[in-house]
Amino acid sequence: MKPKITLKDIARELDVSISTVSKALKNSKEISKDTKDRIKAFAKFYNYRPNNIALSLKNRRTKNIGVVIPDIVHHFFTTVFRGIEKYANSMGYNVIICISDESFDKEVINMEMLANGSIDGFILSLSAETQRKNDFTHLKELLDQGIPIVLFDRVTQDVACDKVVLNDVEISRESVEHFIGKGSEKIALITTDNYFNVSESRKDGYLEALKDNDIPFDENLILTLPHDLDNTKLITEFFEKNEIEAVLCVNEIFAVQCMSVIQQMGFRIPEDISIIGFTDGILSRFSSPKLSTVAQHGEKMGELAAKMLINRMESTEVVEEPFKTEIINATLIKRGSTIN
Amino acid sequence: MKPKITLKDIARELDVSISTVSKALKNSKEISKDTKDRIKAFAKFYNYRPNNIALSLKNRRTKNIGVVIPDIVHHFFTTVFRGIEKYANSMGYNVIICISDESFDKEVINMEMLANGSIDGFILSLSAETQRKNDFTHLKELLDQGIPIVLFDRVTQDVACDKVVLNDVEISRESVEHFIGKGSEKIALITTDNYFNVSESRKDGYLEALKDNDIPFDENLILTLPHDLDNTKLITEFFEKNEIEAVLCVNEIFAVQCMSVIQQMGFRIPEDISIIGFTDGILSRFSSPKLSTVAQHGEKMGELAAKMLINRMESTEVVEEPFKTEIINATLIKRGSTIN
DNA sequence: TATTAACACGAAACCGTTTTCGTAACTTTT
DNA sequence: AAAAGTTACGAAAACGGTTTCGTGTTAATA
Repeated sequence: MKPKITLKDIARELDVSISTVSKALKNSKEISKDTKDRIKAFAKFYNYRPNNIALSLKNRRTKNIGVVIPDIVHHFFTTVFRGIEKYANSMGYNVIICISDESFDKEVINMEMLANGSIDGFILSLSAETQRKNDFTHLKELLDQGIPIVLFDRVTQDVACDKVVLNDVEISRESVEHFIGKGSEKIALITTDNYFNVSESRKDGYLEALKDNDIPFDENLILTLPHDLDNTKLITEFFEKNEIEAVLCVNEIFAVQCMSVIQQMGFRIPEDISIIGFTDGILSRFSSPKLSTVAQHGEKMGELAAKMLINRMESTEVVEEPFKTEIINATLIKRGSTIN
Repeated sequence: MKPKITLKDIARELDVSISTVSKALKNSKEISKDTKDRIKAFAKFYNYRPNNIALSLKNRRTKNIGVVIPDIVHHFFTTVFRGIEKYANSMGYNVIICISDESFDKEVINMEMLANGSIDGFILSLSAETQRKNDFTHLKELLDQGIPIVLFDRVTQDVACDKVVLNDVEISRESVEHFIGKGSEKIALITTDNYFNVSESRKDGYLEALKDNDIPFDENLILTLPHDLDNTKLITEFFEKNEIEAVLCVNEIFAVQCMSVIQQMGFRIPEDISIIGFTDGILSRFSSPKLSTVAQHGEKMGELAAKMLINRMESTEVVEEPFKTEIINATLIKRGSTIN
């Protein structure tokens, strides 16, 4: 057991002052070569490393960034997080992660805990409950205290900060138009009411595409599902009641559930019904047929979010740069569940 | 913009000493009720919160724990992490996460970065490369410095510390015996050489089951696949060459790939071939038929790991408790891919 | 009334760094 | 030989807290 060694320890052992040790280790030219060599050798031998906490206190920056996401067992968030971690790490930052679990209170508590010095900035995606309540005072207060925040994916207009979002409207439109281009007119949308803004945008894109192509909108072709339950029954009913040629699902779980149901009902994919999902996760890649899907490029998104945050944190400009909203372009990956 | 307020600020404004403020806020009875009230009111008004970094420095504990895992986009690790986060948070700890990306160097560098004061203890699962190299000096050094470590899932005998593992051997045996109980004798194992100890254990269980039931071991019935590629060709060949009644796969990706291939070849699941996978993830739940699988109870594992770590960190015993290895009992979830 | 106890607070040390500034001891210049 | 300039180092403050100990004032006791 050899406990951590401090500057003070070195100073005592070598009979010099703490400042001398500090300077020597930073190669200051105030210190003679002899003394420097002695100190460096000693430090190396005892594997001296400066204490991060002391440095944080002194420098008033922790080199930690806080990431708050609604859920970790979720492909999209997971990939975003990986992007954040990679970039942050490459810039010498550590990442403290908190899961809000879609709960407003947890989001608030976690952020307040971290905000008292533990981190220099936040990257977050709003919890479902926060979006429902439309209460962003916790974010505003942190921004007020000078703590930078970058919002991604589930964002809000109500807080002024940097953001990274997906072009949800456009990619939905593009997806629906892909269906239309292949001759489909009865196009369904399977969505959720869980995280509002992104599903809303996706619906908007769906509607736009219909409108632009003079296809009348049929309310019955929209199915709203609760999240993460077994929706077999609802989906079956939906397809029994309606004659459908193509389906856009706002996530990959709905998409594979849907595929499985309609295959069970005797339809062929994509000959009878085409499907496109969101999130190019493991489900999409290993379903049969393979699911055509909207790749959200989560890793890129995370990387960009981290880059924006670190830029702002390290910026020395006197006048702060205006807040930016960056848009990540999703891409439609055409696989076996659509006619291509 | 209202910047964070410190004890010093309060002291100055209220014309008392810093120590008085500190004591007042901690409700010390050294301070008169009057003064306490004044100080508390002021502190509340300005939303005073003690600075975590300063506390960490003073108390020489950060209330942060470091989690190092090989991969985050992986259902099992993700659930373990969720368990860690939940328990840690409930105990007032934050979690700093580092992804080793299966690389030895990253594992070492990340841990050293964190070890200089940023965290009080580690929870980690060894990277593939670390296991391959069999080099654990970084862990031993940290333990030497008095930093507690809890290893989970991918562990090693070579370091003396707390561990949490799955009963891989037993659950594999149980799975294979389930096949045998349903009349299968030609039982295949699809495995990986990527993370040694767990796949080795799973193979051991497989072998034990065969032996106990007097089924001769046929080397050809073991297929070793590289990770995460499209293994369709290898799997197809494997099933063409061998007559197989049941397959145990060491992860769910292999299992669904396998299912898809053999369905393509015209076999019925589970009538012709039964399948069991490892990891009760999203793939298993949404495949058709639904995959019978070994649930690893990752969340429980994470929670237990966190509990062991925090226990040790907070223990005030003079003589340290001996290291423990806890075993999580996996359970076989029987779904549509097996005859039940 | 003198002594002691209780009360209410402040000074200072400490956690581990960095950094500014001061200075003793030489060396160089005039 | 006196003045000025270097060199090589140490003291101390600062980051933001906690905590021990000392002390002046008032209240209780002898």
